Parts: sequence; structure tokens; C-alpha cells
Amino acid sequence: MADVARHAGVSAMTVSRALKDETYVSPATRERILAAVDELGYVLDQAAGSLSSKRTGFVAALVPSINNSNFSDTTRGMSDALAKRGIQLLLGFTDYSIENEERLIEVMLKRRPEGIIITGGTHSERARKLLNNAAIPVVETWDLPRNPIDSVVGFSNANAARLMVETLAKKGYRKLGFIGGTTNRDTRGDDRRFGFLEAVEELSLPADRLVSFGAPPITMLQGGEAMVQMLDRWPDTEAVMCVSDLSAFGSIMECQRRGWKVPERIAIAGFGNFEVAECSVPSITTIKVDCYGIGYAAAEKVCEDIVAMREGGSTTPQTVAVDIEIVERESA
Amino acid sequence: MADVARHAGVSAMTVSRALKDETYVSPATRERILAAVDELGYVLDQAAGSLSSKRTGFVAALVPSINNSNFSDTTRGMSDALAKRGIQLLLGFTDYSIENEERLIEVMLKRRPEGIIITGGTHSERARKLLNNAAIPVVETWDLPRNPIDSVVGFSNANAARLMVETLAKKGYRKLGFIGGTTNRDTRGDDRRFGFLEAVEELSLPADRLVSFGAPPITMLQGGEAMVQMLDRWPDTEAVMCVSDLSAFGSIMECQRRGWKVPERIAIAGFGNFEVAECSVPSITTIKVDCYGIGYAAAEKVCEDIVAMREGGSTTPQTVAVDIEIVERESA
DNA sequence: TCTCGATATGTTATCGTTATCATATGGGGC
DNA sequence: GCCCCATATGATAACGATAACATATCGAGA
Repeated sequence: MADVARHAGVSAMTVSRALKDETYVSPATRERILAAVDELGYVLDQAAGSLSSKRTGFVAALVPSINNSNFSDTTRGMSDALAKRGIQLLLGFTDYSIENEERLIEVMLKRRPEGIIITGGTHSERARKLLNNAAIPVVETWDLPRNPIDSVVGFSNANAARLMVETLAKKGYRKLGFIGGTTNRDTRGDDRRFGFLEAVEELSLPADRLVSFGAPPITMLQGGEAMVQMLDRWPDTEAVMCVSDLSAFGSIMECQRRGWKVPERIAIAGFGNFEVAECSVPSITTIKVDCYGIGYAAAEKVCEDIVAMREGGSTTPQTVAVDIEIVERESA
Repeated sequence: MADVARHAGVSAMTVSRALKDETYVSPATRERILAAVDELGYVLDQAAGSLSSKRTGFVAALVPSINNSNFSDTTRGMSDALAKRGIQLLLGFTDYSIENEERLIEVMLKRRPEGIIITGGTHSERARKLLNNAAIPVVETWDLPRNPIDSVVGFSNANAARLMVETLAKKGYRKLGFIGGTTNRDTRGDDRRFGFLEAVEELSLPADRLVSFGAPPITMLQGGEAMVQMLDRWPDTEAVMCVSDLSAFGSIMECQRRGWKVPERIAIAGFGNFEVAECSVPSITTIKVDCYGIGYAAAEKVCEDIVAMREGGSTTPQTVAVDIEIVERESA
């Protein structure tokens, strides 16, 4: 920066000002500075800048995985909202493990993010402590935690599953099964299973038809194998709810391969409204979640709180329950 | 850090050393320091650290999108390889635009990454200049550029498409079509189309059956609509190659819906070996690319060069052509 | 003409680490 | 018992920007 300053015949401070174009710099000077910047190929060092200004322009976000298109949509939402404000997303993948989450939180905090977005409401004690100490805005997503750390943008996975059970029951299906991943790492999957169980019990339907197969996120192929297990153990099952559209799709394909008609022989429902649910034959009855919107709203909330904190205020904890919606299609 | 030092009765320098555990710190002192760190909830400030040490521990990576599971696999590969070395991934999404890429490169460079991984071999002039000035290891992926900037981990998309055409021709299909996105932003998609055209011309097959539909990445549903267009304009088409498995899957589903048997009425091939290709009925003939491996290898190469540069050396430009492979399944 | 405020720029100190050099201590070989 | 080296720690000066305050210039209004 000193080089640029010399080139433009000004002080470093003026260069700094010209590059953030907020404060007074005369048009002529600014032009000279930008020319010098261009000529020298100078690129601002934000690490130094943030050390001085105490604003890193980072927001950290932890998601379980981006292989799952739900979370990749959420990630896109966050990225879009942050990019609009010139904030850099620091992304971490927990692989559905709260131990990894704790580790990643610590790693992220070393970069002094001005806010952090995490997935779910289940965290290690130490993770909560780290976040508290950091004194930055926190937004939990994809869940409605009992004891939110700060703000929340999510929905109740258990309620969503309940809603699906009720929908299936209303359609006349009585013997319902649930297919999910081996657990207990995927807390959202667990919540869905829990909601499923509560709902079938409430309706006095059989509540033992559970197949867990594969580490979350359960894949299409694993979904297919789980379906085989399900009908092997409980051949008279009438409808199956899958923890995600991917496993639902895998189940449907496996049924097709074996000549089991969907939904006649067995009805199948998914979760998430992935594109494959709309496109597949038969199309998949599922629960629609505005994944992108969750990410976008969470990022907006974080930014809002960051602005408040920069101005010496504090966060305004707020819980936003996003709408979910049953999408009835051909598979159930 | 000064607080921690006081607490442990040592100097800040010793605290710094204890926290990176490389240099001499006596076990007793280290223990006292770690206790103080724990008690005070101290978290190292890496921004300050990297300013001083000139090592940010960042690697930047630009991918077109993570909605497409190919690039999300590549991203996972990079993330895994970097996390192993304690390096933080700075991720950016170009949305298939080289203008966005240029902008993002500039944004990323402000964070002083020690290396950068970009997708494809087509970049703006200014982007190339920025990367050159930055004097950091660069790895281009998912392509084999004519003029690599530095190192490369990729494959020829044109050759891959050629290979598919040859495979289809060998199976007896003569009238071949190609379905891709409206272009010309998705350079890899364009390369595939180009390879397709070259190959059909070489084999003296009709070379006009091209349908472009939807902005890349073309979705499942768009693939289905494109297929309808294809058979509308060229009803005698025997086989269609799609730019990705997603559009291939959409095509197949649309065919199923209309009662067109695949592959009897029309054969369909995809690209990328997404999970849906293996799982769908019929399963999809496709080209298998080791997406995760590309990301992993690219990250490893960057790290290797980073180490070399840290030791005062320079990068060792290297082009790795990863294997691709036709996977013959039921759809063609 | 003088003063004052708006505009434009400069000076200095500082952000929180780590590199580098300096210093202290202890034990083994001669 | 002396020297030297390995081990362990400390003091100081960066790293490259910006905050905060200081200064200079200019024109308008009193």
C-alpha cells in the first residue's frame, strides 16, 4: 500500500480511504490512486485490515454435508445473501457429527467470524461455551431447538413427520413404516423418526416398523435395500415414509425392479422435495422445505445482528419458524 | 494472549509456541498454559497470526455451483484433503460465469490464500493476470487447458464425449442427438457438445441433432423437455447423449411418462455417474468421473506447492489427466 | 477581513500475533 | 572444574492495514 501511495503521491491513509470509498477523497486523487493500484497490480490485504478495524467480514457456517441437495441449497442461500453484502462465507462440513461440529467451531472462531450459522439445535456443551465466549450472533437452522443459543431459522422435523403420517393415514394407509439412517448422529433424521413414532402411536397404528440402514445421509441405493428389508420383515406394510427423498427414490426404483407397484403394492413418501421427487415416475409425495430460504434468512439475520453489534448494540434473538408443506404426488 | 501469558506466568511468546507445539516448550509449562487457555476461554486470533507469519492457512477454491453433485463431490474432496492439513477452504461459487470468476478471484486474493483451485481452463485475461501477480500455486480442474496457468487435474471433456459417441455407434446407434444447456457459459458442457459433433462427423453420422435447453446446469425437468423437443424435431433419433446424468434422468422419466421405451424407442446416455444413474430404472449408461478424486488431488497438489513455496522454492507445474470410464448400463 | 465549517489529506499509534535474536539454565565430556 | 551445546524462555520489532486525531485548504457568511 505504501508503494501505491508513493506512486500516486499521497499517503497510505488516503489510499486506504480511496479503496473503501466511504470517506472524503477528491475524485482526482481517487483516480490517480486507482490507476496506481492497477498499474502495480496491488491487492488489498484484508487480514491486515481486519486486524486493525476489528471487522473480518467473515461469517462462518457449518452444514452437515453438501452432498445432500437440501443443505447445498441452504448453503447457496447463505452464500447469496452474504455475497450481496461483501461478506465472505467460511464453510465447514460436520459430516453429521457434533464432535466434528465442536472442532470446526473452534477452528472457525480462530478466524474471528463476525457471526456464525450452524445446523440443528443439538450441540456439545463445549461448543455452546465457545459460541457464548465468542460473543457473536449465532443462528441455528433446520430445527426449532428448545433452548436456542441465539436466533433460529427452522422448523420442527418431528412435526413435519407427524404431518406426513396424518396425511398418509387420511389416505387410508394404516400399516406405516419408516426408513432412515443408522443413527444417532443425524439429529434431524432422528427427530423425524420420533415424530413418526409419536404420530402412529397417537393414531393407534403399529409403531414398530422401523428400518435403519446406512450412515446418514442414507443414499438412494441404501433406501432401496432398506425397502427390501422392510417388506421382508413386515410384508403387509402399506406405506413407508423415508427420511429423505433420496431414499424414497431408491425405494421406488427397487420396487419397480421387483415388480412391486407404487403406490398400489406399497406407497412411499419422502422428505425434502428434491428435484428427483418431482421428476421421477411415479413422482414422489414429500414434504417441501424452503431450503434456500432458510439459508438466505439465516444469513440476513446474522448480518442484521452484526450491524447491530458493530454499532455497539447486541443481538436480537429471534426464532423464525419457516413453513413446510405436504406435496401430494403419485407415490402415496 | 497476554492475559493467558500472565495467568500461566510466562511470556506471550511462550504461549504462542505452546499453541503450535512445534518448538521447545517444557511439558510443565505447556500444561500450565493450556490450563490458562482453557480457563480464560482464549481462542487464538489467526488473522493476527497470519499477518505476522505471512501464512494465512487459506486455500481458495472456485466452483461453478454446488447444486450439481459432481462439483459438490469435488468440493468434498478438496475440503477433506485440506482439513487434514489444517488448512481452511475459502469457497466461492461462480455460477458458470467467468465474469463472476474474475470478481471472486479478486475477492479471494484479498484474503491472501496460499493457493487457489479453479474450475476449468477458460478464464478472463484479468483473472489470469491477477493469479500471476498473486504468485501462489494455482490448480485448474475439470479440464485439460491448452495453456495451463500452473498445474492441472482434469480430463478432456471433448474426448469423453467422443468416447461416448463411439460407444453408442459400436452398439449400432446411428442417428445420435445431444442435449445440453443454452450456452456459452458452461465451458465443460460446450466442450462435450464439441466432442460429440467432432465424433459424429468423423463417423459420417448426422451432426445436426442438438437441443439446447435451459441455463446450465440444465435440470432434470429441463432434460425431459429437451427430449420432447428432440423427438419432435428428429423423430427417428435413435440415441441421445445428455450433458449430464441429471438431464439424462429427466429425459428417461419423460420418456417413461409418454410410453417411449428406453432404450428400445430411444437410447439415452448421461455424463458424470451421479448416484441417480446407478439407481434409476432403467439404469443410465454414463461416463464415470472421479469427482471426489479430482478435488482431493487438486488440493494435495496445491498443498505440495505451498510447502515448496514456504521453503523458498516455487511451484512445480504438473498436469494430471484423470481417467474417465464408460459405464454401460440399461439406458443405452 | 475574519471566522468557521466543510472538505481533503497526513501522522501516529495500534490491532494480536510470530520471527528473530538474545539470554538463561543444566548436564555431559574432557 | 571448565567449556560447550542442547533446551527453554524472554524481549523486541515487525506484519499491513485502519482508527483517531491533527492539519491544511477553501469558500461563504458575518
